[in-house]
Amino acid sequence: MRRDVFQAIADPIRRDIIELLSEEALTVNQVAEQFEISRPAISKHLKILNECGLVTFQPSGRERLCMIQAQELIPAFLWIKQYNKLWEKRIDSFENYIHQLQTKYYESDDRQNTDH
Amino acid sequence: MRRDVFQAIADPIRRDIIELLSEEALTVNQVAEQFEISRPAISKHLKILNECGLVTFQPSGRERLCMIQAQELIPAFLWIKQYNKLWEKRIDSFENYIHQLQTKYYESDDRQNTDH
DNA sequence: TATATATGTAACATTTCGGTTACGCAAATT
DNA sequence: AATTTGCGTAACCGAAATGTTACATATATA
Repeated sequence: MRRDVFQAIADPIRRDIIELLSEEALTVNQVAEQFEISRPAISKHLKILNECGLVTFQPSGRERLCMIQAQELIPAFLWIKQYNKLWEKRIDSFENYIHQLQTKYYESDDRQNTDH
Repeated sequence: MRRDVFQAIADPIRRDIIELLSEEALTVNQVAEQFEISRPAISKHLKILNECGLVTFQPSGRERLCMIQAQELIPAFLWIKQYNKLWEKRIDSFENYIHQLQTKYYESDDRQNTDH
């Protein structure tokens, strides 16, 4: 099955794994320790991350060191980046908006914009 | 249900819808015409995009004009962007790599890096 | 007013996802 | 040699995703 980076980063646990591994390479168990779900579940997430190239493994004895391959994020980065022209149009100050995000980001709101 | 932008853009059809709407606002039917799947399926995709704020609707008579809200991509953009330090470390020429991507991007390869 | 059109949604089927437990096996340790 | 450890995977499960068809409804048109 051909995995896709967009699908890989859609899962919040996989994003957390990426964040962890961006700090340092870790063995599978070291990754699993950071989460509440079972080790096999983490193994599956790592497999998915590996299938789209975002994580590679360096076997060392019975352990496997998991390493992030951040360059695999570039296609997703570029896809999103092409829309910055659009969002910059509507936001007077981009820097200011980012600052707002950092504080208001997770508030709930009603996005629905229609009448019925 | 609280939708999340990462999950919204995980689906290739929804990414295509975003690309379409980034060119111009379209009615629901005009969007649906561009795809092989049924109109109700497109309606659902639009609903998901609306739930995370990426698309809003402007009703006009019995039609609804779908409009992209590109600024909702910013959180995803920033999340990915934080890893550019990592990927720039390993790529001598970033510009050159992008150029390679444009030609070699979709080739299949074997990502598996282990022995067993 | 009767009909056509644009659209949402319910009901349903199928597939995929994300988790679990149980187990197997190779490598390390005792 | 026996045991422990690290890890993959199979079998299974429930929930979520993604599509379909059928139908409801409001608006536009003849």
